[in-house]
Formats: sequence, structure tokens, C-alpha cells
Amino acid sequence: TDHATDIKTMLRSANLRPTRQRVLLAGLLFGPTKCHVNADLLAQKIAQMGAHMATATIYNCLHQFEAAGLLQRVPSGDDGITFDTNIAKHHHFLVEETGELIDIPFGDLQADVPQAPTGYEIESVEMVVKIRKIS
Amino acid sequence: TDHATDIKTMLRSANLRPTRQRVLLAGLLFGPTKCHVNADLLAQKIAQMGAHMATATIYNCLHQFEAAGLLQRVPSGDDGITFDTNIAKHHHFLVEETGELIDIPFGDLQADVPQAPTGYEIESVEMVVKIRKIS
DNA sequence: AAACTAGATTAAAATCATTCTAAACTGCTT
DNA sequence: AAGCAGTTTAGAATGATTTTAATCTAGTTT
Repeated sequence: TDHATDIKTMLRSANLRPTRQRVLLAGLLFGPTKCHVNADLLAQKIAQMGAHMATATIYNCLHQFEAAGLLQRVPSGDDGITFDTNIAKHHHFLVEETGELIDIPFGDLQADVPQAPTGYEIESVEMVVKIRKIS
Repeated sequence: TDHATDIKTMLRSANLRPTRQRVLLAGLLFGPTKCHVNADLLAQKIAQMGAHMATATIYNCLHQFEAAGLLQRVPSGDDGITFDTNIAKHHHFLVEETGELIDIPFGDLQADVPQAPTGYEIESVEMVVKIRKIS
């Protein structure tokens, strides 16, 4: 299909050989809707499709996609390593009880960033707004 | 000494029995200078004093101190659970290469916090500014 | 001051997400 | 079709944190 071709092209542009595994993962990740994922969630989705992939491969690919700028790592409550397919600059609500992440569009949360200490440069600004359900 | 009495009073106010271990840890943590600590760092300090404390006890006490509001948990590069003895509202610089945390006084980093999603209330706002040494 | 008890500490084992290993496989080029 | 660098794999290793179940202790009661 065209979609599969697009994904292969995307991978090749990122200098990643379009292996079966990377194409499968990229297909799950880079659809029209952005999402927050971790290795475990992907393993589940793959199992549901009746497929299989080694845990190490899932981690390898996620790290490679991150290094290629296709994914962003985001802070997470305690659920281990979490990635965001939305690579635009934005921040997050973190629901305390569930660990769920919700995007905050960048425009909604402007901050005055202070000067970095002498000899350092700022690389990124990451804000997490913890929220909890009103009881 | 008076200092030991102060610490015992502080622990009792927090509804924590001033056991030998909690007094020792509180002595290390609640001095005049604020600091960022993790379990491993404390174990080292204790070993240097020629004392000893079970790992589980260090974790227990840190969590209890946090629950009592004597410590704040802070995000950390990847060095596991990190606590801050500075419980005033403030944010952090995180030095990428070393994982070192540097406090940013709250006034230096104001942010316009967006409305929480309907049905939720904001609990905290936490900002991490990643910095790296200029090469 | 001895006895009591709920809470605290302990060493060691368990957990669990992530990474490592080194052997087998595969996409690409020739 | 062959060859090789780069990939995937199962299973073992890692390492920080938590659990366990036994021992101990601070503080109260007698």
C-alpha cells in the first residue's frame, strides 16, 4: 500500500533500514492521532494483532526513533520510559491517580525562562502540571 | 545537645517516633544547607561515619519524611528517586551530562498555568530546564 | 523498674522494567 | 546468488526499589 511505502520512506530518511519490525512499530506509532506509549503498551498491541516482537527490539526501536527525532521522551509518573508521538513543543498534565498524560498546547503555558548558569546553554524546558480528580 | 532535641521535636511534630535511625537521617538532611539526595548518597554518608543502616530503612524514612512534608520529591535524570530538602516552591535546572540538579528560585521562573481540564484541580506545577555545558 | 505492645528496623529474597549478550537472521549491495 | 553490516532474538544480567517475616525498641502501662 501507499501507507506502507510512506513509512518505509520515513524510516529511510531517518537512516533506519525499514525492517519488518520497525515498519510494524512505525505503523502503530505514526498514524494521524498522537499518543503516549511505553514498551509494555506496544507489546500488548502487537500481541493483540497475533504478532510477536522481542522486548529488546521494542526498546531498541523506541530509542532509535527518539534519536531520529520521530519521538520525544516525556516524564511519566512511575510507568517507566514513556514516549510521545507529538514532537511539537508542548507540556503535559499528569493525572496523579492514574498516571495518564494529557497534552497542553504550547501556547497555553508560557513561561519566562531564566538565564542558564554561566557556561551553560538551555536545551529544553519541560513542565508537568499534576492534577487530580475533584472528589 | 540542643540540636538533637530540635530534631526529635521536629520528628514528633510529624508524628514520627524519633528512633535512632530517623534521628541520624534527619540530622544529615535538615541542616542549614538545602540539598538533593537519593538513598545511595545517604548510605555512603552513613558508611563514611562508620555507621550502618539497612537500605530498606533509608527508603522507608525518606518516604515517611516526604509524606510528612519534610522533603519534596524532585524529577531526576535517571538516578532513581531523588528528594529535595528545600520544600519551598521552586524549579530546577538539570545538567544533562551529569544529572546534577540546581535550584531555580521560584520568582525567576513564572509561568501562566492553564486551566485544569473540567473536573480536575491543579496540584502542583513542576518545571525542569535541561541545560548543557557550552563546549 | 519490669513488662508489654504497636510500630520500626533488618537482612535477605523478590520484583520488575530495562539493558546486555552472543548467536541467528535479513535487507541491501555487488 | 553471495556476502556483510546492521538487526533481531531469547534468555540472562542488572540494579534500584519493595516485600517479607523475624527481631528489636520507644513509649506506655503496670
